[in-house]
Amino acid sequence: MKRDSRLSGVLHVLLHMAEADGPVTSEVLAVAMQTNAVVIRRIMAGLRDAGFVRSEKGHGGGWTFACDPEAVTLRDIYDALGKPSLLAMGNRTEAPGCLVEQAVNAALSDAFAQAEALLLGRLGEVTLAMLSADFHARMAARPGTTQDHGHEH
Amino acid sequence: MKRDSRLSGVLHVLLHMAEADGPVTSEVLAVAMQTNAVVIRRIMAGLRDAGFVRSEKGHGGGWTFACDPEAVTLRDIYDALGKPSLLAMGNRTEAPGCLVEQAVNAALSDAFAQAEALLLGRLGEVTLAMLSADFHARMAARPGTTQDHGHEH
DNA sequence: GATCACGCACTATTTGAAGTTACATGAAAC
DNA sequence: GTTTCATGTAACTTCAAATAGTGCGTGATC
Repeated sequence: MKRDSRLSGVLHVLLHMAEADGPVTSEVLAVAMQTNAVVIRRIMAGLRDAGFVRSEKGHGGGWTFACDPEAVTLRDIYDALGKPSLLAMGNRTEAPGCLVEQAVNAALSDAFAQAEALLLGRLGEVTLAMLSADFHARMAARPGTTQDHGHEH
Repeated sequence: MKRDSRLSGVLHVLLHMAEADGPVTSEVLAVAMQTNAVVIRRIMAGLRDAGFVRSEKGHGGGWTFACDPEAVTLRDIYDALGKPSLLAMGNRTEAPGCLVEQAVNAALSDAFAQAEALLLGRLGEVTLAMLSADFHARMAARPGTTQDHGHEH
Protein backbone atom coordinates (compact mmCIF):
# COMPACT_ATOMS: atom_id res chain seq x y z
CA MET A 1 0.00 0.00 0.00
CA LYS A 2 1.53 3.26 -1.10
CA ARG A 3 1.75 6.11 1.35
CA ASP A 4 0.57 9.59 0.62
CA SER A 5 3.27 12.21 1.09
CA ARG A 6 1.27 15.27 0.19
CA LEU A 7 1.22 16.65 3.71
CA SER A 8 4.93 16.19 4.07
CA GLY A 9 5.43 17.74 0.65
CA VAL A 10 3.30 20.77 1.22
CA LEU A 11 4.99 21.50 4.53
CA HIS A 12 8.29 21.35 2.73
CA VAL A 13 7.01 23.92 0.28
CA LEU A 14 5.69 26.17 3.02
CA LEU A 15 9.00 26.21 4.86
CA HIS A 16 10.67 27.17 1.63
CA MET A 17 8.31 30.06 1.17
CA ALA A 18 8.77 31.15 4.75
CA GLU A 19 12.49 31.54 4.13
CA ALA A 20 12.11 33.50 0.92
CA ASP A 21 11.78 37.28 0.87
CA GLY A 22 9.34 37.77 -1.93
CA PRO A 23 6.93 35.62 -3.91
CA VAL A 24 8.13 32.23 -5.09
CA THR A 25 6.94 30.86 -8.41
CA SER A 26 5.49 27.41 -8.88
CA GLU A 27 8.37 26.75 -11.23
CA VAL A 28 10.96 27.33 -8.54
CA LEU A 29 9.06 25.27 -5.98
CA ALA A 30 8.66 22.49 -8.51
CA VAL A 31 12.41 22.28 -8.98
CA ALA A 32 12.97 22.17 -5.24
CA MET A 33 10.38 19.42 -4.88
CA GLN A 34 11.55 17.59 -7.98
CA THR A 35 8.16 17.73 -9.60
CA ASN A 36 6.09 19.74 -12.03
CA ALA A 37 4.81 23.30 -11.59
CA VAL A 38 1.25 22.21 -12.25
CA VAL A 39 1.48 19.69 -9.46
CA ILE A 40 2.53 22.48 -7.12
CA ARG A 41 -0.42 24.60 -8.18
CA ARG A 42 -2.76 21.72 -7.66
CA ILE A 43 -1.48 20.98 -4.19
CA MET A 44 -1.50 24.67 -3.20
CA ALA A 45 -5.02 25.34 -4.41
CA GLY A 46 -6.51 24.12 -1.15
CA LEU A 47 -4.18 26.25 0.93
CA ARG A 48 -5.00 29.30 -1.13
CA ASP A 49 -8.74 28.75 -0.75
CA ALA A 50 -8.22 28.35 2.99
CA GLY A 51 -6.36 31.66 3.08
CA PHE A 52 -3.01 30.36 4.25
CA VAL A 53 -1.17 31.50 1.15
CA ARG A 54 -1.79 33.98 -1.62
CA SER A 55 -0.94 33.69 -5.31
CA GLU A 56 -0.14 36.58 -7.63
CA LYS A 57 -0.04 36.56 -11.38
CA GLY A 58 2.28 38.30 -13.78
CA HIS A 59 5.78 39.71 -13.37
CA GLY A 60 7.15 39.26 -9.88
CA GLY A 61 4.24 37.01 -9.08
CA GLY A 62 4.18 33.69 -7.30
CA TRP A 63 3.25 32.34 -3.90
CA THR A 64 3.45 34.24 -0.63
CA PHE A 65 2.57 33.52 2.96
CA ALA A 66 -0.75 34.96 4.06
CA CYS A 67 -1.04 33.77 7.63
CA ASP A 68 0.61 33.94 11.02
CA PRO A 69 2.85 30.86 11.31
CA GLU A 70 2.29 30.93 15.06
CA ALA A 71 -1.42 30.47 14.59
CA VAL A 72 -1.51 27.76 11.94
CA THR A 73 -1.06 24.13 12.91
CA LEU A 74 -0.27 21.08 10.86
CA ARG A 75 -3.86 20.07 11.47
CA ASP A 76 -5.02 23.19 9.64
CA ILE A 77 -2.82 22.34 6.69
CA TYR A 78 -4.11 18.79 6.70
CA ASP A 79 -7.67 20.06 6.62
CA ALA A 80 -6.87 22.42 3.76
CA LEU A 81 -5.54 19.50 1.76
CA GLY A 82 -8.99 17.97 1.87
CA LYS A 83 -8.57 15.75 4.93
CA PRO A 84 -7.22 12.73 3.10
CA SER A 85 -7.67 9.47 4.99
CA LEU A 86 -5.02 9.02 7.66
CA LEU A 87 -5.34 5.27 8.02
CA ALA A 88 -4.21 2.74 5.49
CA MET A 89 -6.72 0.16 6.62
CA GLY A 90 -10.44 0.31 6.45
CA ASN A 91 -13.50 -1.81 6.81
CA ARG A 92 -14.88 -4.08 4.18
CA THR A 93 -18.22 -2.77 3.03
CA GLU A 94 -19.07 -5.32 0.40
CA ALA A 95 -21.62 -7.10 2.56
CA PRO A 96 -23.15 -4.48 4.85
CA GLY A 97 -26.01 -6.74 5.83
CA CYS A 98 -23.73 -9.53 6.95
CA LEU A 99 -23.63 -9.87 10.71
CA VAL A 100 -20.10 -11.26 10.61
CA GLU A 101 -18.99 -8.16 8.80
CA GLN A 102 -20.83 -5.94 11.22
CA ALA A 103 -19.12 -7.57 14.19
CA VAL A 104 -15.71 -7.25 12.59
CA ASN A 105 -16.24 -3.67 11.58
CA ALA A 106 -17.47 -2.65 15.02
CA ALA A 107 -14.33 -4.01 16.62
CA LEU A 108 -12.00 -2.33 14.16
CA SER A 109 -13.79 0.98 13.82
CA ASP A 110 -13.32 1.72 17.49
CA ALA A 111 -9.58 1.27 17.36
CA PHE A 112 -9.30 3.13 14.08
CA ALA A 113 -11.25 6.11 15.36
CA GLN A 114 -9.11 6.41 18.46
CA ALA A 115 -5.87 6.32 16.51
CA GLU A 116 -7.18 8.90 14.09
CA ALA A 117 -8.22 11.20 16.91
CA LEU A 118 -4.83 10.93 18.55
CA LEU A 119 -3.05 11.73 15.34
CA LEU A 120 -5.21 14.74 14.59
CA GLY A 121 -4.65 15.97 18.11
CA ARG A 122 -0.91 15.80 17.72
CA LEU A 123 -1.02 17.59 14.39
CA GLY A 124 -3.05 20.29 16.06
CA GLU A 125 -0.30 20.90 18.59
CA VAL A 126 2.42 21.72 16.10
CA THR A 127 2.46 25.15 14.49
CA LEU A 128 4.27 26.18 11.35
CA ALA A 129 6.40 28.46 13.51
CA MET A 130 7.61 25.47 15.51
CA LEU A 131 8.54 23.65 12.35
CA SER A 132 10.41 26.66 11.10
CA ALA A 133 12.24 27.02 14.41
CA ASP A 134 13.26 23.39 14.25
CA PHE A 135 14.62 23.89 10.77
CA HIS A 136 16.68 26.88 11.86
CA ALA A 137 18.04 24.93 14.79
CA ARG A 138 19.15 22.18 12.47
CA MET A 139 20.80 24.66 10.18
CA ALA A 140 22.65 26.31 13.03
CA ALA A 141 23.87 22.92 14.18
CA ARG A 142 25.25 22.10 10.79
CA PRO A 143 28.86 23.25 10.37
CA GLY A 144 29.88 25.13 7.28
CA THR A 145 26.41 26.06 6.17
CA THR A 146 25.79 29.61 5.09
CA GLN A 147 22.58 31.54 4.72
CA ASP A 148 21.01 29.27 2.14
CA HIS A 149 18.47 26.60 2.96
CA GLY A 150 21.01 23.89 3.36
CA HIS A 151 19.52 22.11 0.40
CA GLU A 152 21.20 19.36 -1.51
CA HIS A 153 18.47 18.54 -3.97
CA MET B 1 -5.98 6.89 -1.47
CA LYS B 2 -7.48 3.44 -1.35
CA ARG B 3 -7.78 1.61 1.95
CA ASP B 4 -6.54 -1.88 2.56
CA SER B 5 -9.30 -4.20 3.79
CA ARG B 6 -7.25 -7.35 4.15
CA LEU B 7 -7.42 -7.41 7.93
CA SER B 8 -11.15 -6.89 7.90
CA GLY B 9 -11.49 -9.52 5.21
CA VAL B 10 -9.41 -12.16 6.91
CA LEU B 11 -11.29 -11.71 10.17
CA HIS B 12 -14.47 -12.21 8.24
CA VAL B 13 -13.10 -15.47 6.90
CA LEU B 14 -11.96 -16.62 10.32
CA LEU B 15 -15.36 -16.06 11.87
CA HIS B 16 -16.86 -18.08 9.06
CA MET B 17 -14.49 -20.92 9.75
CA ALA B 18 -15.15 -20.74 13.46
CA GLU B 19 -18.83 -21.35 12.80
CA ALA B 20 -18.29 -24.28 10.47
CA ASP B 21 -18.00 -27.86 11.69
CA GLY B 22 -15.39 -29.25 9.36
CA PRO B 23 -12.87 -27.85 6.90
CA VAL B 24 -13.98 -25.08 4.58
CA THR B 25 -12.58 -24.91 1.08
CA SER B 26 -11.06 -21.78 -0.44
CA GLU B 27 -13.78 -22.00 -3.05
CA VAL B 28 -16.55 -21.68 -0.48
CA LEU B 29 -14.80 -18.84 1.34
CA ALA B 30 -14.20 -17.09 -1.97
CA VAL B 31 -17.92 -17.09 -2.73
CA ALA B 32 -18.73 -15.71 0.72
CA MET B 33 -16.13 -12.98 0.27
CA GLN B 34 -17.07 -12.34 -3.34
CA THR B 35 -13.60 -12.97 -4.61
CA ASN B 36 -11.38 -15.64 -6.09
CA ALA B 37 -10.19 -18.83 -4.36
CA VAL B 38 -6.59 -17.94 -5.11
CA VAL B 39 -7.03 -14.66 -3.31
CA ILE B 40 -8.22 -16.54 -0.25
CA ARG B 41 -5.24 -18.88 -0.36
CA ARG B 42 -2.90 -15.95 -0.67
CA ILE B 43 -4.39 -14.09 2.24
CA MET B 44 -4.45 -17.24 4.39
CA ALA B 45 -0.87 -18.23 3.69
CA GLY B 46 0.48 -15.97 6.41
CA LEU B 47 -1.97 -17.29 8.96
CA ARG B 48 -1.06 -20.85 8.09
CA ASP B 49 2.64 -20.15 8.48
CA ALA B 50 1.92 -18.53 11.82
CA GLY B 51 0.04 -21.64 12.91
CA PHE B 52 -3.36 -20.04 13.39
CA VAL B 53 -5.03 -22.19 10.74
CA ARG B 54 -4.28 -25.45 9.00
CA SER B 55 -4.90 -26.42 5.37
CA GLU B 56 -5.59 -29.93 4.12
CA LYS B 57 -5.48 -31.16 0.57
CA GLY B 58 -7.69 -33.65 -1.22
CA HIS B 59 -11.25 -34.78 -0.62
CA GLY B 60 -12.78 -33.28 2.48
CA GLY B 61 -9.87 -30.87 2.64
CA GLY B 62 -9.92 -27.14 3.23
CA TRP B 63 -9.17 -24.73 6.04
CA THR B 64 -9.58 -25.42 9.74
CA PHE B 65 -8.89 -23.53 12.93
CA ALA B 66 -5.63 -24.45 14.65
CA CYS B 67 -5.54 -22.10 17.61
CA ASP B 68 -7.36 -21.10 20.75
CA PRO B 69 -9.60 -18.14 19.86
CA GLU B 70 -9.24 -16.90 23.43
CA ALA B 71 -5.51 -16.60 23.01
CA VAL B 72 -5.25 -14.96 19.61
CA THR B 73 -5.71 -11.22 19.24
CA LEU B 74 -6.37 -9.07 16.22
CA ARG B 75 -2.81 -7.89 16.64
CA ASP B 76 -1.58 -11.43 16.08
CA ILE B 77 -3.62 -11.66 12.91
CA TYR B 78 -2.29 -8.33 11.76
CA ASP B 79 1.26 -9.51 12.32
CA ALA B 80 0.59 -12.72 10.42
CA LEU B 81 -0.60 -10.69 7.46
CA GLY B 82 2.85 -9.19 7.22
CA LYS B 83 2.29 -6.05 9.27
CA PRO B 84 1.07 -3.90 6.41
CA SER B 85 1.44 -0.18 7.04
CA LEU B 86 -1.34 1.17 9.23
CA LEU B 87 -1.03 4.79 8.22
CA ALA B 88 -1.98 6.23 4.88
CA MET B 89 0.49 9.07 5.14
CA GLY B 90 4.22 8.91 5.22
CA ASN B 91 7.26 11.05 4.93
CA ARG B 92 8.79 12.28 1.75
CA THR B 93 12.19 10.71 1.28
CA GLU B 94 13.19 12.21 -1.99
CA ALA B 95 15.64 14.65 -0.44
CA PRO B 96 17.01 12.99 2.69
CA GLY B 97 19.86 15.46 2.96
CA CYS B 98 17.54 18.45 2.95
CA LEU B 99 17.25 20.08 6.35
CA VAL B 100 13.76 21.30 5.60
CA GLU B 101 12.70 17.76 4.90
CA GLN B 102 14.39 16.52 8.05
CA ALA B 103 12.55 19.05 10.18
CA VAL B 104 9.22 18.17 8.60
CA ASN B 105 9.78 14.46 8.92
CA ALA B 106 10.81 14.70 12.54
CA ALA B 107 7.60 16.52 13.41
CA LEU B 108 5.39 14.08 11.58
CA SER B 109 7.17 10.87 12.53
CA ASP B 110 6.52 11.48 16.19
CA ALA B 111 2.80 11.82 15.73
CA PHE B 112 2.64 8.92 13.33
CA ALA B 113 4.50 6.61 15.68
CA GLN B 114 2.20 7.42 18.58
CA ALA B 115 -0.93 6.78 16.57
CA GLU B 116 0.47 3.52 15.30
CA ALA B 117 1.34 2.38 18.81
CA LEU B 118 -2.13 3.19 20.07
CA LEU B 119 -3.75 1.29 17.26
CA LEU B 120 -1.59 -1.78 17.75
CA GLY B 121 -2.33 -1.70 21.45
CA ARG B 122 -6.05 -1.72 20.82
CA LEU B 123 -5.79 -4.56 18.36
CA GLY B 124 -3.87 -6.50 20.97
CA GLU B 125 -6.76 -6.20 23.39
CA VAL B 126 -9.34 -7.90 21.22
CA THR B 127 -9.32 -11.68 20.88
CA LEU B 128 -10.97 -13.74 18.21
CA ALA B 129 -13.23 -15.18 20.90
CA MET B 130 -14.52 -11.67 21.70
CA LEU B 131 -15.27 -11.08 18.05
CA SER B 132 -17.09 -14.36 17.81
CA ALA B 133 -19.10 -13.58 20.94
CA ASP B 134 -20.08 -10.23 19.49
CA PHE B 135 -21.25 -11.93 16.33
CA HIS B 136 -23.40 -14.37 18.26
CA ALA B 137 -24.90 -11.55 20.27
CA ARG B 138 -25.85 -9.78 17.08
CA MET B 139 -27.42 -12.93 15.71
CA ALA B 140 -29.44 -13.51 18.85
CA ALA B 141 -30.70 -9.93 18.69
CA ARG B 142 -31.88 -10.37 15.15
CA PRO B 143 -35.45 -11.65 14.97
CA GLY B 144 -36.31 -14.52 12.65
CA THR B 145 -32.78 -15.66 12.09
CA THR B 146 -32.02 -19.34 12.32
CA GLN B 147 -28.79 -21.18 12.88
CA ASP B 148 -27.08 -19.98 9.73
CA HIS B 149 -24.65 -17.12 9.68
CA GLY B 150 -27.25 -14.56 8.97
CA HIS B 151 -25.59 -13.83 5.68
CA GLU B 152 -27.13 -11.92 2.86
CA HIS B 153 -24.24 -11.94 0.45
C1' DG C 1 -6.47 -43.64 -11.26
C1' DA C 2 -9.91 -40.16 -11.02
C1' DT C 3 -11.20 -36.40 -8.42
C1' DC C 4 -10.62 -32.84 -5.26
C1' DA C 5 -8.16 -29.17 -2.96
C1' DC C 6 -4.17 -26.51 -1.86
C1' DG C 7 0.61 -24.15 -3.53
C1' DC C 8 2.80 -21.29 -6.40
C1' DA C 9 4.66 -18.96 -10.34
C1' DC C 10 3.28 -16.23 -13.83
C1' DT C 11 0.19 -13.15 -16.47
C1' DA C 12 -3.53 -9.84 -16.99
C1' DT C 13 -6.37 -6.17 -15.44
C1' DT C 14 -7.63 -2.36 -12.91
C1' DT C 15 -7.07 1.82 -10.65
C1' DG C 16 -5.39 6.03 -9.00
C1' DA C 17 -1.75 9.19 -8.69
C1' DA C 18 1.60 11.97 -11.06
C1' DG C 19 3.18 14.19 -14.97
C1' DT C 20 2.28 16.75 -19.28
C1' DT C 21 0.23 19.67 -22.58
C1' DA C 22 -2.71 23.29 -23.92
C1' DC C 23 -5.03 27.29 -23.50
C1' DA C 24 -7.36 31.06 -20.89
C1' DT C 25 -6.86 34.96 -17.52
C1' DG C 26 -4.63 38.65 -15.37
C1' DA C 27 -0.60 41.68 -14.06
C1' DA C 28 3.57 44.01 -14.76
C1' DA C 29 7.21 45.70 -17.96
C1' DC C 30 8.37 47.98 -22.08
C1' DG D 1 -1.07 48.44 -26.41
C1' DT D 2 1.56 44.48 -26.89
C1' DT D 3 4.88 41.49 -25.08
C1' DT D 4 6.23 38.71 -21.27
C1' DC D 5 5.51 36.33 -17.16
C1' DA D 6 2.80 33.75 -13.91
C1' DT D 7 -1.23 31.45 -12.21
C1' DG D 8 -5.89 28.50 -13.08
C1' DT D 9 -7.88 24.60 -15.08
C1' DA D 10 -9.15 21.18 -17.97
C1' DA D 11 -8.04 17.48 -20.62
C1' DC D 12 -4.87 13.82 -21.73
C1' DT D 13 -1.09 10.69 -21.07
C1' DT D 14 2.00 7.85 -18.68
C1' DC D 15 3.32 4.97 -14.86
C1' DA D 16 3.38 2.06 -10.99
C1' DA D 17 1.11 -0.57 -7.42
C1' DA D 18 -2.50 -3.54 -6.06
C1' DT D 19 -5.63 -6.97 -7.19
C1' DA D 20 -7.50 -10.57 -9.85
C1' DG D 21 -7.03 -14.49 -12.62
C1' DT D 22 -4.82 -18.71 -15.16
C1' DG D 23 -2.21 -22.79 -15.43
C1' DC D 24 0.13 -26.35 -13.76
C1' DG D 25 2.25 -29.08 -9.97
C1' DT D 26 1.62 -31.80 -5.60
C1' DG D 27 -0.60 -34.49 -2.30
C1' DA D 28 -4.79 -36.80 -0.31
C1' DT D 29 -9.08 -39.13 -0.60
C1' DC D 30 -12.48 -41.88 -2.89
